[in-house]
Amino acid sequence: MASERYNARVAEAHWQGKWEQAALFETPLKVDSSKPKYYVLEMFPYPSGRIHIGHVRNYTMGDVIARYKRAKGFQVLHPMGWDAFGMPAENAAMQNNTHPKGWTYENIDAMRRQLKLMGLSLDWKREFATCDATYYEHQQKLFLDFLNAGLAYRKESRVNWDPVDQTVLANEQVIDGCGWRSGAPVEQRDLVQWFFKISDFSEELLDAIGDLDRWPEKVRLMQKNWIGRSRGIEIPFELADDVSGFEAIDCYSTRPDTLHGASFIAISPDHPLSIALESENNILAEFNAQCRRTGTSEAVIEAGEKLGFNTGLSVKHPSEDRTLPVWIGNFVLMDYGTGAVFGCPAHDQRDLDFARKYGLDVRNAFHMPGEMGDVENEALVPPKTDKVIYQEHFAGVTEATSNDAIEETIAWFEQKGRGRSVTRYRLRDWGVSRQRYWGCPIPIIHCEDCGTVPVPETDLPVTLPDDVMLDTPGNPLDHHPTWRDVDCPKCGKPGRRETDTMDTFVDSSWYFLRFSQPDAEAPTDLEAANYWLPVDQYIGGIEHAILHLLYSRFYTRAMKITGHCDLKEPFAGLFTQGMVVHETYRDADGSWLSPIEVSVTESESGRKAHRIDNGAEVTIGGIEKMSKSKRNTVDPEDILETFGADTARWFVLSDSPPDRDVIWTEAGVEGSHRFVQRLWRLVNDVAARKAGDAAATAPNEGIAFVVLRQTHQTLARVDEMISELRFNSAVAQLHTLTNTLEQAQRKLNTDDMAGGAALRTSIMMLIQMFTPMMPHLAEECWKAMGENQMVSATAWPEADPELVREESISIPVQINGKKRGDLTIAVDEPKDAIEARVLELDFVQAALSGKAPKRVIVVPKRIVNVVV
RNA sequence: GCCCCCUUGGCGAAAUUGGUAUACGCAGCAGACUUAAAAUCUGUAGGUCGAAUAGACCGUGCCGGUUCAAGUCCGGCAGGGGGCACCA
Repeated sequence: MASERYNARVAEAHWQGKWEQAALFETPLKVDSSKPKYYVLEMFPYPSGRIHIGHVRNYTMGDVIARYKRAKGFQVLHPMGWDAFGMPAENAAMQNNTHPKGWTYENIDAMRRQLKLMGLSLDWKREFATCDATYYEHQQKLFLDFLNAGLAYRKESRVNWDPVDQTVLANEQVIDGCGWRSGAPVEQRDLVQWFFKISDFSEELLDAIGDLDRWPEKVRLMQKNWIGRSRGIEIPFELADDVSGFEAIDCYSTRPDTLHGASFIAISPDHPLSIALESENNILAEFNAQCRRTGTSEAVIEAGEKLGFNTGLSVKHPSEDRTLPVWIGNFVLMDYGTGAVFGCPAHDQRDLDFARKYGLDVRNAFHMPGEMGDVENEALVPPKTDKVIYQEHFAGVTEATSNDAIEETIAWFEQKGRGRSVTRYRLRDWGVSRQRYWGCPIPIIHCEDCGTVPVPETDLPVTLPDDVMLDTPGNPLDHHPTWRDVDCPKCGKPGRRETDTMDTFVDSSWYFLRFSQPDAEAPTDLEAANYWLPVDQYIGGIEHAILHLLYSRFYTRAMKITGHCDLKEPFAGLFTQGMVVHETYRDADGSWLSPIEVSVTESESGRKAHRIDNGAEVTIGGIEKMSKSKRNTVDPEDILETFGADTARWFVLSDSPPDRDVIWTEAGVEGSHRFVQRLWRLVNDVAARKAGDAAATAPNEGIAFVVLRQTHQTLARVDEMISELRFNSAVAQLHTLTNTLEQAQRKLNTDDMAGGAALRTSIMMLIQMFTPMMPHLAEECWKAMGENQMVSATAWPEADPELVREESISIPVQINGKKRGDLTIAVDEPKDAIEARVLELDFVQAALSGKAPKRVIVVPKRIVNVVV
């Protein structure tokens, strides 16, 4: 039968309508715990206005899992929402003279329409945006609960300040020390801001990483390093000089075993002593100011030049009769430890560089056994598990590992009452205040008499005012008197609203809980939350490996304490997908060209690119992350229009493993599209052939049997691969099976009833197997096979173990580790029998030339190696 | 600076986690069909030597090690990439 080409556009719209009509993907709001549940969630998008290819990849993966689990009999929750607060809306508002709210909701409408074109099996009934007052009012309630529970507090904190725009700048808005918009030199300012006490959970958040066994090892490691537990000691170094108000400098050290090598003290420019000295020493004050001008990020500080300033003061060594000079170092962070360290140049490269630069002593605390040489320009830093020889050690340690010596030193100081053992964490409290308009208002009123007063719960939500001036420098909420100026709820005197809004990471730290019952009158419905959570499979970009995921883990704990859920961890399974990247193209004048302006040809002489409009040769550049500036983006809607959603879905699942970057190529998409058409032809050809009753004519030999067997084997593998999110391998399996079925369709006579039945059965299973990946095509094929029910509503087929199992297999025979031939064996043939048969083989006999083999290794079902 | 990851044909990759390296796809080449093109189908394909679809040797970034056996494990090196607290 001459079948027509598959028309994706018509079919996709049709089936999307059918699914919606049947409410196939809506999950009842009433909890029904009779079925096993499965919660699959992709990180919700920021509504930038258009979906990009990364979204297509992310949501396709989640959709494959959602559809697969549904077919496997799970009650699936697969919701979608919008991470809708944030800076881009304010930037767009200023650039295009729009309102952040209107801009955001228009973007949401546009992106929802685009996402719907993809045919995702989402429960749109649960959709919400974080900028909906019906969402953020609950976030405000949570804030107040956290405040009550002592989990939120205020303190001073340093920010990047743009003096012209009168605004706080994100690190990425600081370019070469100047504001990105104003170009003015950025200042560091201390503002009183709101914080969440995530540091209270450092130990627990760290320890619980061990239970996250369905998280990528990489992410677990990043979180461990981020929390950064270190064991050390705090030792007071008594000042040898008189400074009023200061008797000693507390130094934190993880390496007290090197104390004998200490030759100076370095304090942070923000250390209280350092600040105290500023008033009497202008040069010192200028040095500190200089240090504060460099960025706040760790990378900048650590990679930058190490600068020091000699205060002229000195301290007494805590266990030896000598003094150490006190320096201010730009590399000492006030936020970490005590803001003061002792420098041991011999055993720390940074301290050594510092000492050489400023002419400070270099003294060994230990040396390696048998090597007495002095340290020159390379610090001696052996692994802490290696034994080293300590010199003149106060605690009597001589030869020991550093680990042991550290413990003994800490014990010695504690016993003498001259220091205390501490476990420190790198994790700092989470600053949530943002001096911006487009965010969730912090529900607090400041009163001169009563201090910070929570907005009464009955007054929630504190809604964002719409009528704000976005073009005036500073936070628009500060310039809105009727919103800002309110009476104190406690004493009734005039007060002021908190005009800071919350970090957008707060919005995304609990949205996954809200999805369990998006209409709940409280932040969560306990029954629904405890039933659906944790998220069984969470999927998103690696860029969220630390902050979003850690904040969500903190939030879950804080919400448990405040009675909003009963949950240990929010995400049981996590998958971090790679990016979609594309080749770049440059015109003769060096300007970037979009892929749609370029045609690429390939031949034996290599790849060449030309401009489509005038034929001029174009330089092919590197394969890079899609970005507007390099113009190497591909618009998903174009692809959906041209090829259809199934082609796009199939392509992003093919070839590259999902956690690695995938290269978008036009040829690859066309290849996927060809496969769609091939499947369609094959299904129609099989549908048109005569077939016997499948049960009555089940073959046990011949092509039909091979086809059935391979189908069941493929099913077993695809099942496993989808479960393990190895979509590229599942795709390869389906390709192989399709090749086999096509050949069988050609080879089998049209009146072969048994063969026809086997082919039919196989095709039906094949359709079900690719349904999660290409659901529209699958529906169309299912219908072509004469089925009335939708394939999306069918149960996943089960592989017949008898058909999956092979009776005989071919295994390689090696001589001295090199393959020299094969041997066909029964799948359960005993070892001795295999060995005996191998030794009979001609090429084995020849290699042995009459001698007995030295060794014969038989690995059942795998390999035989004869060592001669 | 610190921490982490990656490296397999022309390209994306696979390899049951120590057991036949290159499955599957893309691009290529040769052929069939066609007046022609498109579409479709068939064949071919790591490298070197070789007439060979005979056979041999080499081969998973580089150097070395462990093992009967290494893409996989260990040590060292090189190249590429990512993260480092107000982008989301």
